[in-house]
Amino acid sequence: MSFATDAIHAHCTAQATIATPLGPLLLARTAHGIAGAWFAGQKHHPGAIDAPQRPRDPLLARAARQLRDYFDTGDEPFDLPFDLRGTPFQRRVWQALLDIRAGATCSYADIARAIGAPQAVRAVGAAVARNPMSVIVPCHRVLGSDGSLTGYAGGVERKRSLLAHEARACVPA
Amino acid sequence: MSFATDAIHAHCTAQATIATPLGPLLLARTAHGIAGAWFAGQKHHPGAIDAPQRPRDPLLARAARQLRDYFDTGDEPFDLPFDLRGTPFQRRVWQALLDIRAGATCSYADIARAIGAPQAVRAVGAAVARNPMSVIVPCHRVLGSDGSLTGYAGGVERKRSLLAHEARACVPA
DNA sequence: AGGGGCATGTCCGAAAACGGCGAGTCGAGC
DNA sequence: GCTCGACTCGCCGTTTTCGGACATGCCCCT
Repeated sequence: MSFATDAIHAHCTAQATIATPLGPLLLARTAHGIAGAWFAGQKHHPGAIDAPQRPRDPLLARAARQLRDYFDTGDEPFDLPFDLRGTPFQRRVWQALLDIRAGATCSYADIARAIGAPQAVRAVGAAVARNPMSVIVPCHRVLGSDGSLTGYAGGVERKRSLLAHEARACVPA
Repeated sequence: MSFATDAIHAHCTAQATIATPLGPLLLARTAHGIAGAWFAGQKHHPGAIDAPQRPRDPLLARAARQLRDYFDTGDEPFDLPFDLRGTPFQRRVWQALLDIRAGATCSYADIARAIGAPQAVRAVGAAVARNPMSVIVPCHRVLGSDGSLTGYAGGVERKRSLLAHEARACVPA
């Protein structure tokens, strides 16, 4: 289990699994905000995942609602308090991911430039891979410079689905 | 900083420094019980230590009272909830230490036998050295097989003092 | 076009080093 | 003989260290 995942789990005050079109998603929160969202069976997973169930915790319920909206309409921006736990470098990367609008994509090099570490492209890849909040922190919008899907902790198939979903929703005209 | 000390500090809900005949002692507690007691300047120390002050927390105050009694009378057994954080092996060792009565001593090999790992003598030494609760968990009662003091995280001088104090108190007749 | 090298932060596994030991050996001194 | 020290070596959990491997992309060279 990774450092980040550990840190989250240690401070987690509530968690709940919800159902999505792409399979069960485990949500976790701390005292300060949403801290994690992992697909069942994805890489860097915090542990076992229960059967989907309506979250009892208010904040988790709110997140679940926004996720449902997202999977419905496709471009719903998330309005939630976050508690991103990781190294300073990782937080910079994850923060940068939040600036990619739905329907848009960018490259790992773009992110590296955005955080002022243009040479740390590869490190950015590693950090993106450890994104603790699938879907909500849109790491799926990061592609290789040549447009290839490269990878996704939840499986490339899910990445493709999310991008297709957003493309459909954001260019309806 | 060691693993155990880290784990304690992370879950610590209150702490307070008290004065003892052997110098300031930092007490720490978690939600489940007393978790640490370190002399100022000792090895494997969790961090900075404030000036002694009467503890506000009820449990810490209770511990402080029992410590005062101990330094007064010498053979006061401690009656407190503990929250010993460490590896399984370390906990076995520390638990075994609690069985040594005041005034008595034993060897590292004795402890090794007691926990059913007669060959892990040296590992026992390492575990004893990381005892998170000076005085309360009486690691000072463990000597070399030949009776030598060997070592003490708070300094051998303190070890000698504690043993002398207990010898005085327990064989008064 | 295609291949190799390099930059970069973090994690993970393996391996080595490190002790609050103790038993056994070997001489030196009495 | 016997004792006592100094030395060596095995013991084992924990900590530290180290070497790759990564969700990349650019440059340079054939």
